[in-house]
Amino acid sequence: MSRKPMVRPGGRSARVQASVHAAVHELEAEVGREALTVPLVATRAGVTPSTIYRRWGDLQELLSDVAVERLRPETAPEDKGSLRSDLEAWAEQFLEEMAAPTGRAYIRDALLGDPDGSNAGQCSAYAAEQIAVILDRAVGREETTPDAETVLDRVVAPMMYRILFRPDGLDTAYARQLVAGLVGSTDH
Amino acid sequence: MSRKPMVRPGGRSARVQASVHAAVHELEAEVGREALTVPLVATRAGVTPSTIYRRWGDLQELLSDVAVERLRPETAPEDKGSLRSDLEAWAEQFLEEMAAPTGRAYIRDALLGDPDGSNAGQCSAYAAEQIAVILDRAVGREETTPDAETVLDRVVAPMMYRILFRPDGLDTAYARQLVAGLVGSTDH
DNA sequence: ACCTTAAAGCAAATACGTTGCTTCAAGTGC
DNA sequence: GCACTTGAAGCAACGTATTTGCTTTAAGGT
Repeated sequence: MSRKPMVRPGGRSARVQASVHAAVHELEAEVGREALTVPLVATRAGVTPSTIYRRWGDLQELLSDVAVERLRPETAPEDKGSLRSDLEAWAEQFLEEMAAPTGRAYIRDALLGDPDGSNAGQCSAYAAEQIAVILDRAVGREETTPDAETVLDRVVAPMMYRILFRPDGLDTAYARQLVAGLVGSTDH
Repeated sequence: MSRKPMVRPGGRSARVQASVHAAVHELEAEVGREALTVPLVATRAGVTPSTIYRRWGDLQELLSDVAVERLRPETAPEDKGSLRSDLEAWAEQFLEEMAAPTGRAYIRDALLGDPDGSNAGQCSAYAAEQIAVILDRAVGREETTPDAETVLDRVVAPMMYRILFRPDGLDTAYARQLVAGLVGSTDH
C-alpha cells in the first residue's frame, strides 16, 4: 500500500480508516467522483484533513486504496463444467464489470494513485488467482489447459487494453472470442 | 482532446500553447515531474496561471496532452524484409520505450488526465498506424498476414498490460515471444 | 480599416495542502 | 490494574494553488 494502512489492527486507527473509506463510498454516490476533495471526505468521515494527508498522502492514493478494495473479487469463479465455459463465464463477467464506467474509474484510480505499482500489481494478482482456480479445476477434469500466463496474455490483457485505451464498442462477445481463440473454437 | 487545443491555428493562442508545452518539457528536465505545478509552468511560459486553468482545466490534463504528443511515433517502422522481423523489431522498440520509467510515466499521464478517453485512444491509434504500415508492406510481399486487430490483441495489449500492471522482469525477449506466438515460430 | 469574439491578462477571494506542536489512546511492562 | 511509550489524531496557522468576474488584447471575417 502506498502509505501503509498497516494500522494498529483494532481501535481508533481502524475506526478512522473505516470511516474514511465509508465516506469515500458515500460521497462518490452523492456528489460524484469528480467533486471529491480531501477536506470533503474528511468532514464526512469526522476526521481532520491532516489525518488523511498524513496517512494517504493525497486524494489519488486514497482513491487508489479504495479502488483496489473494490476490485477484489468476492466469490470464486462459477463452475460451468468445462474449461472453455468457465473461462467464458469469468471473462464475460470481468469485462462487464470492468468496462462499465464505474469499473473503468476504479481501474484508473488503482493505476494512477500508485507510485510504486503495488496496487496495480494487486489487481493483476486478483485476476491471476481467479484464473488459477479455473485452471486447477480443468486439470482435475483432465482437460488440457494453457498456463496462467498465457491466459493473462491472451484474454485478460486484451480486455484491459481495450477498456483503458479503446473503450468504445466493447461487449461480451469480445470476451468469448478471446477465449475461443485460446482454447480452440471447435467444441462448445 | 480534453479541453481542445482546437485553437485558432496561428497567432497568439498557438504561441501560448507552444510556450506552455515547451515550459513543461524544460521543467520536467530541470525540476522533475513531481515538482511541476501550474503556476510554475505558467511563469516559465510567460503566461498567467488562469490561462492554463482555463485552457486545460488542471495540471493532469495538461500533462496528458503533452504526454500524447511525446508518444507519437516519429518515424515509420523499419523495413527488415519480412513480416516477422518487422513486427519483432517494432515490438522490441515499443516495449523498450514504453517500459522505461520515462515511457511509463507518459503512459500514465496520458491515461490520467483524460476523463473521456480520447487521449488514450490516440495512443492506441498511433500503435495501430505503425502496425498498418508493417502489415501493408507484408501484403505487398505476398506474405499471409493477420489483421491489425489481432496484432493489437496478441502483441500490443499483452505488452501494455505488463507495463501497467506487472512492470517487473520485462525484456525484449517477451516482445519476440509474443510475435512468435502470432506469426508462428517456424522460420526466422 | 473596422467589427466580433475567442482567448489572455489581472486581481481578489476561496480552497487546498503542509507543518509544528499538542493531545489522545492502544499496546506494553511492571 | 496502573503508568509508560509511542504512533496516530487533532488543531491551527501558514503558504500555495485554484477559481472567478471583469477588462484588455488580437485573430479572423466583412
